[in-house]
Amino acid sequence: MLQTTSVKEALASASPREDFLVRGWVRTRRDAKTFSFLELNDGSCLKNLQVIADAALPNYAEIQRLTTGASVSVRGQLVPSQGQGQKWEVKAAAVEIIGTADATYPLQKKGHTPEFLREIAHLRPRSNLFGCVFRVRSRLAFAVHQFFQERGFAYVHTPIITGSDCEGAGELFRVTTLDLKNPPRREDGEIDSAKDFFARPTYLTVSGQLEAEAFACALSKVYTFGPTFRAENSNTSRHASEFWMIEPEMAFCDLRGNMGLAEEFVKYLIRDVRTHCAEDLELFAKFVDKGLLERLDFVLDRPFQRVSYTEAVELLTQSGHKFEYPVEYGTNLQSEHERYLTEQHFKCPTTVYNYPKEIKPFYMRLNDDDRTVTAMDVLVPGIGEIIGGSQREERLDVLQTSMARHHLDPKDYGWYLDLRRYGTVPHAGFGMGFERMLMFVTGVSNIRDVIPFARTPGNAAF
RNA sequence: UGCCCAGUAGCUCAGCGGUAGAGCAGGUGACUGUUAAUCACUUGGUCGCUGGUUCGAUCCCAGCCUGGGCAGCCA
Repeated sequence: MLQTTSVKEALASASPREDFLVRGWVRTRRDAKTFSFLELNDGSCLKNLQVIADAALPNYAEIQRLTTGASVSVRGQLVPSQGQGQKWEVKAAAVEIIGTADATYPLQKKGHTPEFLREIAHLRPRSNLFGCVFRVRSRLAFAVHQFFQERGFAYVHTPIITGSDCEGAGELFRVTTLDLKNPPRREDGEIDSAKDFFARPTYLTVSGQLEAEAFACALSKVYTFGPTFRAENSNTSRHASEFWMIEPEMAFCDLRGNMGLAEEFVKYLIRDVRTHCAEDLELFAKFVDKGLLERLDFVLDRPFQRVSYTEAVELLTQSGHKFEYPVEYGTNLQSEHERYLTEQHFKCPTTVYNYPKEIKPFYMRLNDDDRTVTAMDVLVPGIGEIIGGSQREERLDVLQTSMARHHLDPKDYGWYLDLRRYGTVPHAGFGMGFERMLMFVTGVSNIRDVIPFARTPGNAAF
């Protein structure tokens, strides 16, 4: 049987080809006097392959009824195109119609809004924009692994079902097999989780960090890359209930090393997509974000800005810029503050580090000033926080004090404390939102448009 | 969850206190190595839902639903 050639391979062909097979979906059809032009797309690349279907074909009447969305298999010759705009085209010897698409097919050859396409999530990857998004997503995921594998990091699969809530990381989805209508109850009337599947309350993970720490304190350099779940009622363009997160964790590493890795990582990903997804990025630059390529290149060209939280607060206070919310030491930076720093003041990715301990989670390492912890946030123009991380508290007594201050029961963190009891070591890591990185790299401004089937509050239809 | 904006044909949108229009898509025909082809004709709407005001509501008001933007939570 004749092997299928992808549209991508066909368009990149160095020479004409006899007896050649392509399969895909019709994007549009144009009739000429004695033949019909079919624009064939198979998702292997943005471009379509032009097929010449001659009127002499036995099923020409059916071919002339082909509409946008139909699937076909085309056998023929790959020949130089007589027309402008493409190097190669297919002179069809046979066009087999596999599946028709009637007039109700919602995708048209005109452009659609992303909002409309979200309502047909099962069909939107057939659009130019989403085809590009998901090819880039695939490449970006590959680049993530490549980056860490090249540097000797081990890929760790941390659990998706977890009994720990990684304090401070948000609301959790409960995982249970109990009968919701009639759950077993204890004598005090509370639901008896001891009778649940895992004999304890369990949740979908909000972070693999704590588990990654255990593996970093064994394999030295590790990373996770997997789905993450947050049950927050967040309705913004940059939050999803299910998203993918990358969490490197390094033993014998401090905050400085952590910031260095984060910066290197971001640049690596940009460079990789820039070279391997050039055609897709051009579509984004044309239709989504005119300044995309300049901005990506700008980021590659210079070091990230680094400012301590204290410096950032001073800088914002003295900026003379009117903010809706006041800038005050000891409170979290508001989105508008972060945006000012990265978009207006520095105009480049900015790493803010050493935050007051009061506003950060228990596991972050306390600085010698006793006021700040080694937190770091990487802010990026247009999106805001893309990475959040820290050096971890490796000193058992300091960690215990911190947990007490956060009203956490040490009994719930026994194994985590063990890591400090036995061969503790300075270590650090961060979490990168994969979709946020994808948004940055594509210019697509809504996280729902960079996830194949987005889960957000009130929405899991597909 | 809060604040703001929107909902009119399959899609994008215009319009108006007297029950609606364009472009594209679909259909028919013409033309053509075309490129989101072109030209002519044409089908298509309980104007988001429920109430209220009014002689009369798609238009004004209220509530609800859906979508979007921003904020909080964070990645």
